[in-house]
Amino acid sequence: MTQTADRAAEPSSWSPRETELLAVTLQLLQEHGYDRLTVDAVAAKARASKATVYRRWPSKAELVLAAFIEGIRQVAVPPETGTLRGDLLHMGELICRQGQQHAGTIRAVLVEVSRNPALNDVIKHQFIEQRKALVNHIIAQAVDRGEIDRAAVNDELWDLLPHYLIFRSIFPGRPPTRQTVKALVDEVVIPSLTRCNDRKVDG
Amino acid sequence: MTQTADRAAEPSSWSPRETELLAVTLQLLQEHGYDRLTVDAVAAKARASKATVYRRWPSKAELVLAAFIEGIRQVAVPPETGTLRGDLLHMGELICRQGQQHAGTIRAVLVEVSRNPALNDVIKHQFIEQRKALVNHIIAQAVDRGEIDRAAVNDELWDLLPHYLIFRSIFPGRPPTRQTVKALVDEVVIPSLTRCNDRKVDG
Amino acid sequence: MTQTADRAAEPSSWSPRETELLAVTLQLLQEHGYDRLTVDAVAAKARASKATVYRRWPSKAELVLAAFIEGIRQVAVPPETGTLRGDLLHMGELICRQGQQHAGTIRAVLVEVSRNPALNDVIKHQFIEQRKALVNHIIAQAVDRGEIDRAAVNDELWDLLPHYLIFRSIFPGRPPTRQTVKALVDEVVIPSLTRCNDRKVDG
Amino acid sequence: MTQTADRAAEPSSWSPRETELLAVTLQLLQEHGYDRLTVDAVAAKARASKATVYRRWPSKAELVLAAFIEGIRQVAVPPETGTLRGDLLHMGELICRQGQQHAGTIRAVLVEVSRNPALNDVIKHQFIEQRKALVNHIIAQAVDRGEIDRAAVNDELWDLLPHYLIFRSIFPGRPPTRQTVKALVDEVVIPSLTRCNDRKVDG
DNA sequence: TCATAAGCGAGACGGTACGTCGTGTCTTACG
DNA sequence: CGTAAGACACGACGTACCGTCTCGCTTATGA
Repeated sequence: MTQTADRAAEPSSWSPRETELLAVTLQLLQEHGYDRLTVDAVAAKARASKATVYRRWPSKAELVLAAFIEGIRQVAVPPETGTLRGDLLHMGELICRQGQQHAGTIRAVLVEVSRNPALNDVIKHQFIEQRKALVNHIIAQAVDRGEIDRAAVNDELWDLLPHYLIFRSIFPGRPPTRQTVKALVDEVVIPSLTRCNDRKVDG
Repeated sequence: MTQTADRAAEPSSWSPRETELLAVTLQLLQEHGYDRLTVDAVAAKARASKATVYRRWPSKAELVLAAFIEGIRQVAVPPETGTLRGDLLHMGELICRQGQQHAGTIRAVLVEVSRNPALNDVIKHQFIEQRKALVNHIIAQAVDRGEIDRAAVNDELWDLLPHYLIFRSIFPGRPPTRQTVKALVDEVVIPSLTRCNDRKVDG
Repeated sequence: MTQTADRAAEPSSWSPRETELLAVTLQLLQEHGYDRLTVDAVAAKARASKATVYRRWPSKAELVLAAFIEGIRQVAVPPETGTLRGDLLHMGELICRQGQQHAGTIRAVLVEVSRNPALNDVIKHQFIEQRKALVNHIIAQAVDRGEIDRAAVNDELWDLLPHYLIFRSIFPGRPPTRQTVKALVDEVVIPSLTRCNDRKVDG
Repeated sequence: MTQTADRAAEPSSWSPRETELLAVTLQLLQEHGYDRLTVDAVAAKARASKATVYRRWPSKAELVLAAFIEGIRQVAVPPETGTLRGDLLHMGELICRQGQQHAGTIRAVLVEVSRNPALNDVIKHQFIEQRKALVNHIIAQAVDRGEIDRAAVNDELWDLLPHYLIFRSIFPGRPPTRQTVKALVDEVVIPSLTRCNDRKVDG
């Protein structure tokens, strides 16, 4: 099962040609950044026509978004290290690596999302839901193992680990390191999940 | 009381005309987002000439950044509620409100940062350092009051509360609420700062 | 009676399907002009495929030219009014009527000719030679009747009547009328053919 | 007076920059023909921006039209040879030379006019009225000299000489020569203007 | 009081990318 | 096999915006 899970779950809805275009887009995106990337360059490098690009993605922004989502599809790999701490560290470090790589793209996608609300759903589904499933999987296994109590899990904050790290990745100046992940896991997330004094929220 | 945190509204170095231009910029930025904002539109709305804009800010990016910084200058007022929990909640809720308002702007600035590395320093100073001083102020007071142990404070993660909330604000779909802040403070931040089992980072 | 002038409607070498395509082309040509006419539109309106069009005519230009020629094929019917003046008036008025109708098409074909020199021959044969035969027929009959002297006929200017009228038709602002034709015949062409003072060209 | 008349009457309403753009357009037009001409090429050759071109002429077609009109503005030179025949020959030969040069352009303009009726007025004024003034000038001088009788002049056909020659120029296969002009002047126009048998048009 | 300069509104300009559209070629699938 | 449907490469079109520039007009000071 680990083997099959190592590959992205869904087989991506793109045709080979489209996948190629997205790959070229992603590469140029990482090389030059969002607005130094030109659709002409994508088309030229893929020996495609601009019309071919625009037939599928109605704007540069949506092309980039699709390329980005395609580029991070392999996130959804359950770590399966055997311990809660191991799984969390694994996930955190993966996010750090990806964050380094995709920071510019995420920034570009973010600004685009605020303009094209129709992309919210795509982001939500492709980005958030997928990660949530992953987190839930990790938590559920830890509960099964008896490492934590299900009651300690707060559904509101499930994304604290990944999204704080992503924020650090996309915000300039303080990219997250392995130390960051360890501190986050050991001093924040695990204490929160196994806390002794359970001060309850009362409103 | 620290040096920086108390100057809530230092009198901005801009002339009245410049302030007006920044205000117009900020408004258009929030209405249309970064790349739908045009310098021509700013100049027109302010009945100014593009030359007047470019005389002060050498590019659209720096104009927008200046407008953004001007727009969030009054953030740094310390809460002073008398308890650690109160201060944290206050700060968190303030960030939520501001986040709602400035989400688009932050996104715009963020995308710009990835292509104008010179802005990193500005962001760092104006955005991060200011907030760090605020957090330090809150923590120091809590330590002074004996609420927490100085040793429990991890310098790596001081920004967990504000920046996680900001991420939630700028990412589509799950804006933070008062409940989010309460859960974060009561179930994560305070447990972390007062944790009983201090599993230390080892490598 | 000459060889070419009497075959008013030789049975076109096109298949029914091709004829339909040409008819659609001609209609769209008159409606929208040459470059607003698209091959896609022709194919769509005829419920044909673009490949079907291009299989027969290797370019839009040749398609349009074929359509035009098909559209004016029935021009060459000799008047036979019994007098030179009657024949000329008849021909002139026919040209006026046709000119009104085909002005746009002629313009379209004209612009194409300048870039596809291979069409020169087609134009020459289909358009000029046919009309020349007609004029020659009229002149020959007038000579036979003794109305004019063969010596007064200048082979250089045989097309003065039709082509001046056509120019007036395709040039905006002054379409030729029956008055135009009468003036042309009575005050120019016939005086020229029956002139008393024969100032000869001297070099 | 001859000296000043040798230059185009009106000083052209274009700015130097615009004149340069039109000159470049005209040159490329004659080199490559209408649709091999690209606006990008015009802009590049003139070291101008496409925006600069499109600011003044809303389409390629209108640019070409303006260039063409600018290119034939020097037509309006009264010949002043001293005799009617000399003036007519001079005008005819000038038209032949210009026709050779501008045939492609005239064709392009023609097809455009049929599509953009707003250009009719421009054509009418710049092209027809100007030439009509010239013809009238020649005729008036001939009347003054007593060469012809004013009554023999038909206002309907004043453009016979120039426009028949232009038609020959733009129609493929039979470009007008000096012989054409001589025949036209000596055997048609002058006989018509000095005809002895004045068969009147009666309807 | 006038002139000489500095600042500004207005907007043309070169450059560059965008997104659209049309031509002519090609492939796929249907009849 | 011919054809309808339509994807595709190529390339021009016309638009939009950035950042630079020039032109006049105002205003503020110095002779």
